Amino acid sequence: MPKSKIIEEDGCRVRIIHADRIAKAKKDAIIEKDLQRLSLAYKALGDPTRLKMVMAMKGGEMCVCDLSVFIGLSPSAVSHQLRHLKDLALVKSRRDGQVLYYSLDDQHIVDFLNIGLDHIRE
Amino acid sequence: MPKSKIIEEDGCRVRIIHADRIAKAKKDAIIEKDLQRLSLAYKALGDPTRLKMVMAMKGGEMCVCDLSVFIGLSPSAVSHQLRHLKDLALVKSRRDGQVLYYSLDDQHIVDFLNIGLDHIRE
DNA sequence: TTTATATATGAACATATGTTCAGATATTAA
DNA sequence: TTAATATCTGAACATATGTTCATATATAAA
Repeated sequence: MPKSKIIEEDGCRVRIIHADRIAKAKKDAIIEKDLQRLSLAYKALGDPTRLKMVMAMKGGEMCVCDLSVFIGLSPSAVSHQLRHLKDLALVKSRRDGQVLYYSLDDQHIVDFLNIGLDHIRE
Repeated sequence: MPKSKIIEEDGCRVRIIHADRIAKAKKDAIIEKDLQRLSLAYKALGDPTRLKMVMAMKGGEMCVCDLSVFIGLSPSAVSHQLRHLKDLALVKSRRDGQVLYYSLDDQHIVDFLNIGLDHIRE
């Protein structure tokens, strides 16, 4: 087992154990912007209300009113969450008269959800 | 376009537009317990600090100290987050003397991350 | 046993988040 | 135009969350 070593890092003294692993992690790391985008996408699905909405849309497009009844929340609350999902490009919308139909943005989102399901069912 | 209709739902009057879609969503919905577990897993990856840690562990196991230097946060903060990830079975740990090595719990987590990356890069 | 190292833990704090509420738009029908 | 419907929006509130700090534990070395 390697011994730790005190080195200078960003002007601070830091105890380093595996300099090689830290260097590798830094080299392989995705850029900060992608990390932020990705974490926002995960976070969006990390809320039970939004996840339930997105799961429902796997079966096809639904309007705000449908989702409101399905989830058991006010249309206002649902609308807020849909905007959140839309800002992150997880869902898209289509207007037909007064009704706005929401659906999953693309097949990637479906894979995203299915992998998740595989995980918890293992 | 179908007209909306007021019906009784759980003792409350609700405006229903697509009763068939709501019924389908209810029929296909996963059980509440799975929904909670899944949303917790997504939420765990929804924090930039934790996501960065997990991404780093794609390259192999790392100790708390390594992650602390890599992330630029105190070992205490890192330890808190690792416990969080471990509680959700996203990472596992192995002790060697004083050092605890953390790694991704299984291949599923790697797929989970890679699908996410595909999404933001589309 | 004593000391040092690596990590864990609990409480506290500031910030972020989700829902509600009141009111604003957009579209359709009268 | 007026009224009704479907959805959106911003502010406010209560709750949840992540980090810090001080301290505790576990292992190893002296």
